[in-house]
Amino acid sequence: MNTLVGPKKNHLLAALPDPEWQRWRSQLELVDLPLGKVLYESGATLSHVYFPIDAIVSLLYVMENGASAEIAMVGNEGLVGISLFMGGESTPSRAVVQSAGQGYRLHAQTMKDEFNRAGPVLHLLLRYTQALITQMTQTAVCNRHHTLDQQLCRWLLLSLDRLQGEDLVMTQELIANMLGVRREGVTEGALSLQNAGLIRYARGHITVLDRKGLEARTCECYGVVRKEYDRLLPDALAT
Amino acid sequence: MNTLVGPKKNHLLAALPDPEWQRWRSQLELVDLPLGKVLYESGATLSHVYFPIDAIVSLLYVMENGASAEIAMVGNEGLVGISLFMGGESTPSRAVVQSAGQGYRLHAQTMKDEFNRAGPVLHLLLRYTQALITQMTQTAVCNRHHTLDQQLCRWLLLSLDRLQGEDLVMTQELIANMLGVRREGVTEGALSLQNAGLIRYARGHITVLDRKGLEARTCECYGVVRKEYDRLLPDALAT
DNA sequence: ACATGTAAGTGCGGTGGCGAACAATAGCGG
DNA sequence: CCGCTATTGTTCGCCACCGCACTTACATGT
Repeated sequence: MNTLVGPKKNHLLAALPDPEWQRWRSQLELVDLPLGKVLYESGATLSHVYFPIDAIVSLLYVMENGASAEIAMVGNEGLVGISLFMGGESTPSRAVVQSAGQGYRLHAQTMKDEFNRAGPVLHLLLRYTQALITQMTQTAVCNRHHTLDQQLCRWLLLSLDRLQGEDLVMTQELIANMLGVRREGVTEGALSLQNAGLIRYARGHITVLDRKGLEARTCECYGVVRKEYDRLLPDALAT
Repeated sequence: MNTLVGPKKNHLLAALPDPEWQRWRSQLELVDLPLGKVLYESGATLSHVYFPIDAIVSLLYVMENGASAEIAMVGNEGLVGISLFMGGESTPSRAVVQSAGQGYRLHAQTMKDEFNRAGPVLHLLLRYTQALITQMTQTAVCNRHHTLDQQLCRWLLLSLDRLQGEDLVMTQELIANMLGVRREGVTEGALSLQNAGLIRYARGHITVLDRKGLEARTCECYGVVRKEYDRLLPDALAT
């Protein structure tokens, strides 16, 4: 039984002081997070918070006409459901599994109780929240000023940081939904990255060949986000 | 001496329970917030948090090449400097006074101490932070999907909500910097709004003639943000 | 009254991304 | 092995917005 070892792969859980960890371990529930699963819906009250292990969850806003835009992504560096302890209980956005995997979850009330102890858990979660805010703001900036190509690089790098290895299971259609652009635009961008030898891809499977190359092609937004995560949550991101 | 009456014009201060209010009142310092004043700089440690009374402060990200984009705006419904209690001490963005006025400020350490009492202040500030997050995410969405005209309406409405009256002191150049677009684009948009009889403007002075008309022209983003503020902070916005 | 600076209006070529329609290819289930 | 569906590739016209250059108009101080 690895309820003992698994959770530590989530960096927030790993950062818990021992007393908290002892309290939490029996409450954490390992769940599958299949591609496309909706962890919470816009406006809905949350029943759990999720700590991804090897999955990536996208926070995305779906417009009235059905178009969407990713606000931020969460992997094993964070948790899904901050509105629970922020006090709002819900948000206007939706949380969808963007890369399948597993995660641990905690009941809403348990999470709130732990948060309200106002100890190290509170400060850890708030620091994480600030990092998440930075990701959201850079998304706004990037949407305003940068080209699709740059955003694609940023997105691939952010995803890569949240997974082990250099492989992503991702169709271009899905990426387009996340970036809020046309699928054709992603095809073009991906083609040029492949022609430049930075990635290789085929039918929903992308391999990053030259990470440095992607970093050189992307905009400053990626670096800003990355630095904030490193600053606020030391050792949170693997690579 | 109206240290007694003034602060209540900021809705967060007004929402303080009496015990907190009694502690704070002697610590609050009334300060002028002239147009263009920088309350904090990207990456800098905050010395105070600010509670605007009749000023509007923009949180904006300035890119390496000097271009900028507004992330969110703060008026008398909120406070400037959330990273102080979120634990990061700084953010990659800058806070600039976008509409002159006054505000109260509190020393950083005082703010942190009050927050760490983990009582109603903490929950109030976190609910406000969640509302602010919503504004940021809608900014991202709006930047992605909506036209300059729609964004201009949204921006005017958000500003209007944070001021008393229907007059804004605002050059088109300034608005362009906030929206992260060309000044000419704002000129065009403002012209069409004026021709439609929704606003009147001249040399840095804008009067809104038909608020409903603006609401009809803007995108869903304004409504989403407005609803979240109302939900999370009842009675926070005047109009 | 005049000079100076700030604010706003206009025109023009360039381009990134949109919308729509369609083709080609590869994997999968039967 | 066959047919279906998912995935990716390609094209074409279009439009919003950009970058740049320039003009017009107003406002203020001396």
